[in-house]
Amino acid sequence: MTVRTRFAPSPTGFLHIGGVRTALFNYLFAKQQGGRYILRIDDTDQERNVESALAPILHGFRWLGIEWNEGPEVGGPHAPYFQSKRGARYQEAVDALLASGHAYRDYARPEELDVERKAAEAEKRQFQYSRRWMASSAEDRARFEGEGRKWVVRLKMPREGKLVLPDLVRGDVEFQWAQEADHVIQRGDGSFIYHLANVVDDRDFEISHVIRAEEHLSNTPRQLFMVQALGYPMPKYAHLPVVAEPGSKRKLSKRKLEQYLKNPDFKKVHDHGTQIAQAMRLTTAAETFNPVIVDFYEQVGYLPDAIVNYLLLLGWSLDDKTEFFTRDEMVKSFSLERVQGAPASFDPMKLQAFQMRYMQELPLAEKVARARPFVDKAGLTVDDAKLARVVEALGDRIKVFGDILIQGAFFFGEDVSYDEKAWQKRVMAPGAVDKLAEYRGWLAGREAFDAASLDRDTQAWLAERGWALGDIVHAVRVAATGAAGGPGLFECLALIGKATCIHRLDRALARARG
RNA sequence: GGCCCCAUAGUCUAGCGGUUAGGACGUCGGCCUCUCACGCCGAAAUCCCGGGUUCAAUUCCCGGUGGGGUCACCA
Repeated sequence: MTVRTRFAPSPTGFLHIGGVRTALFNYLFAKQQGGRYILRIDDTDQERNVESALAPILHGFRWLGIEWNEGPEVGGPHAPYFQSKRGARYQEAVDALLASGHAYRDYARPEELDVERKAAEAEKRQFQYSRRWMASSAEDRARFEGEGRKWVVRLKMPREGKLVLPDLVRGDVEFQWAQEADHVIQRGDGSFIYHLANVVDDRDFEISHVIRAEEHLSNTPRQLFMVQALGYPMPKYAHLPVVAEPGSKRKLSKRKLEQYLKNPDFKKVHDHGTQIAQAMRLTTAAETFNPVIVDFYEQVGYLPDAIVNYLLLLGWSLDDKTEFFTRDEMVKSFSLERVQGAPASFDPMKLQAFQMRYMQELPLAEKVARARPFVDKAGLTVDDAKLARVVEALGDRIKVFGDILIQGAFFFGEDVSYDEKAWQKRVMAPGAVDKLAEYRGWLAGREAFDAASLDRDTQAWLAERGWALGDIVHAVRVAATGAAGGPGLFECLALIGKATCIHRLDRALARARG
């Protein structure tokens, strides 16, 4: 049997980080088994804009390197891969279910159902539809329609016995059929409900393994009921733990940014990204710019490999020590048996740690190339040679590519903005301004402005006066870069260049002296 | 609330009857250093509770408690 897995996003316009984890597991499992991974679009409920709402999702997956073998844009033997275009197949299934008595036309009005539901609630018993408006014959239909009623199609669920669902992650899970409601599968307007579409598609696409998040576990009985009623082969199921909020076990949602920002780690990552976005004058609407959405990481300059590696470890592990995996290693070592059952909290700091590690392994030339777009988007004009030197000087300070604009801000442009705390501590320190002025004078008088000679000659100059490097270095740094930290001072001065250095020192002196 | 799932430090996890309970992120302390970052060294911190089973339970069973998912003419 060929393994075929699928991920089925709804075109919402955003690629959710939890969705990526689920997609990744599907992708890895299929690849490992020599199978195929399919992307199917669950757009039964979308009227329009599917194209534009889908584009960011496809883009996100491509950016992450999670490519699908069949689906939108790549096609495949079972096209179309859009639920909205498969209505005829769903209708056939509904007709079959109706014909075999596994489904019925129901003419109940919503209010009437509500009355039953409330009554059950009042009596503290489980609601079970009376099937009072179930049409069992042509006569029933005529009568109900005569009353001006409209129908929906409901599943006629068993009301006794149990279902044992063999789950690859959780083992056998038992459900009582009587607990299951007569779910609607076709709406009054003729459109189809997801569960029906899902079952038909999984069969049509020959899906062998349904790997999805736990939130779908309780949907499985009604889906299996349809699978059996329609005589479809039963796929294997694996219900993954949900990806949870930072510091909690609740399902991660993209609608709760405000709340997540109360988490210090999440806020840190978000604010850092915002700073970068602002340097590029990007809009940072919560809808699109949010660490729960993959697009955030692309815009800020994370590495896809770091994100994928991090996500791999959300709910899965190989052993007690291996944390870093190449794509090939992931494919080779992934297994559903080692998937965790409990929710896994999304930890943005750990993601960042992976990011840093992957960044460290990147050759300089590639770092430079990938930092380029950020510099351009910020509207800075920097030639390749200087950019390369800046990236090299910044070293590990560039944790995400966008950091070139934060950590390296003072390498570009004429003026800098001062870190007020550092300014007070370093420039306004007693005696610092006079020494700064003297050093400025000496600096202005020299020709050579490379880091090595600046370093050597400054030491000599200091020695003449009986000063130590510590007497001037901090004030000079703040005056020339505006920042409290950064690469070696002489490296900074050399990169900034003599003219700009002098200009900045003059400006700082003027500011310090009021 | 019903049904279902789950339970090792703040977080991700290893463990599958006997371990000083291992690793990673984070935290704290130190070293390196012109600063910051990196790096290095070290430290604190975990088996939800109660019953069984067993010579022996973090590990197996049951119960409780806690957390989560789900209960739509959303997907």
